[in-house]
Amino acid sequence: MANRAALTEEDVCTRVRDSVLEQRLAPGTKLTEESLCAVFSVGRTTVRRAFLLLKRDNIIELQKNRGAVVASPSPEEARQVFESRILVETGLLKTTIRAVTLTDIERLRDHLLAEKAALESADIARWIRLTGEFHLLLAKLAGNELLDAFLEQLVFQTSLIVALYGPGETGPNCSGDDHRQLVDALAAGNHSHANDLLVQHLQEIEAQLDFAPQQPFGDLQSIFGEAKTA
Amino acid sequence: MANRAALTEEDVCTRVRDSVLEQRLAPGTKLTEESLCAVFSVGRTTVRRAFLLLKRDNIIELQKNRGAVVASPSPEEARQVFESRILVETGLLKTTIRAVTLTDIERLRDHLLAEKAALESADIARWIRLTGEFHLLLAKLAGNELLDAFLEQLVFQTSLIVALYGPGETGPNCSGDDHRQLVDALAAGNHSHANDLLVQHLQEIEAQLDFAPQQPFGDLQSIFGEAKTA
DNA sequence: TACCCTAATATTGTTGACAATCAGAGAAAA
DNA sequence: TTTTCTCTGATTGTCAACAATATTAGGGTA
Repeated sequence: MANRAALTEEDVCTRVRDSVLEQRLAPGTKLTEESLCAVFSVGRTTVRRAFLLLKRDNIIELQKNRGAVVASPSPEEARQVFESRILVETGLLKTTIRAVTLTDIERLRDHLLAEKAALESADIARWIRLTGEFHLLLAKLAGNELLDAFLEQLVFQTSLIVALYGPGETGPNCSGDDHRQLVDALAAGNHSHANDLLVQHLQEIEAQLDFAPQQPFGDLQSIFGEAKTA
Repeated sequence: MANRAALTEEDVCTRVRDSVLEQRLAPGTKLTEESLCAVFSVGRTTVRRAFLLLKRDNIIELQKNRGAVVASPSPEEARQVFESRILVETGLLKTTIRAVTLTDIERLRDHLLAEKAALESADIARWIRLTGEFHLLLAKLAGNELLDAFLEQLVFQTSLIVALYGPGETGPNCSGDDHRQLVDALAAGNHSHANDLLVQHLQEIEAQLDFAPQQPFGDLQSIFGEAKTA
């Protein structure tokens, strides 16, 4: 109700990104300018600018004169995302393990509690987002904003990839106990163990992907359209 | 003359980025919409969109109602850029050394010749750009477009950093023989040596920076304005 | 002379209308 | 019945005028 102040393009970006992170926006979904204008009560200029930024982050695809759709990363792109994540996150971990403080550990543990609470209260959307944000929180401890921003991009793309190729309804973006173990290793100052856990954790997620049967969401309509002939 | 086709915002971005890479656009330079419209013969809409993208890449800074200036990275940002570059470039090297082909080596050697030629013909701007592009060419061999794009950003920022804090007129972005040695190590398949050379090369550039005496370029006018009192 | 306040100018930000392009419906022909 | 063509509606792209804001120049006062 107090939303008098007009939203900026950054705000629109954040809202769209959050929806992607919570997997409430499926890959292939068409985003018309008009609909977003209505949803966020902003002008077309703002939406248009947001589109440009979202495209830069590989969250949407813009086709000339045909508008915006939520991106559908290819298997090759998925491979690159995980390769990049392993490189960046392990690189940041090396710094973090040297500089981490007790306060940081506490914050991470608080986050773990929030994850658990969301899962137990069956707030799946929130849980999915929190598991993604765990990695960002961890990364922030290394104090490199450039790598943080890059990793943020990668986490959003991971969400799209899992939505496309991930396991079914149970769809755990990050399986239960991995994060806790990682924090424990970090608290113990055991770098090589923490590193192994992190790599293993990411590789596990990647290994669970199934590229074979899925179709890009965007083609669903056309698939159904021809399905009635069979 | 055949430039009838209107330039897109990507084109404008590229042109501005190239100018930064060649250090023909100093940090702190004011970029008015109107002037860029005139230079590139495009509408304000296009320039404005280009600004948004350039801001995302940390190449310019946008201040509300005050327009765009070429970014002046702080010493802390410089530190983060080099930290990121070492992480990303060594990570990519690990992949490259496994997959590199003779054709790739040849392309790298061709590039080295081009660098040398530019230096000998005293085409400094071209030489500066080529030394930057060497790192991008090397990165492309690893076949990860996401990391490529990120590194591209970092290379542009490096150019700004060297312009601000780098050594004087001689200002070599990448000193003479380092690139050739790196290619030799790569051709020999000697990973640890290539890795050492790469890290050493980047650290050398960083070590040559001098943060103390420089002032942000943008303040030059005000500095001169008060200089006459002395 | 130095400082501050006010007015004029220039630059950026926003909105709306108009032009260009695309998707889908419907009709005509094979 | 199926295919193709055209036309209509809807969506995106572009531009120009207008509003808001910042910078600069000038005049007045201490």
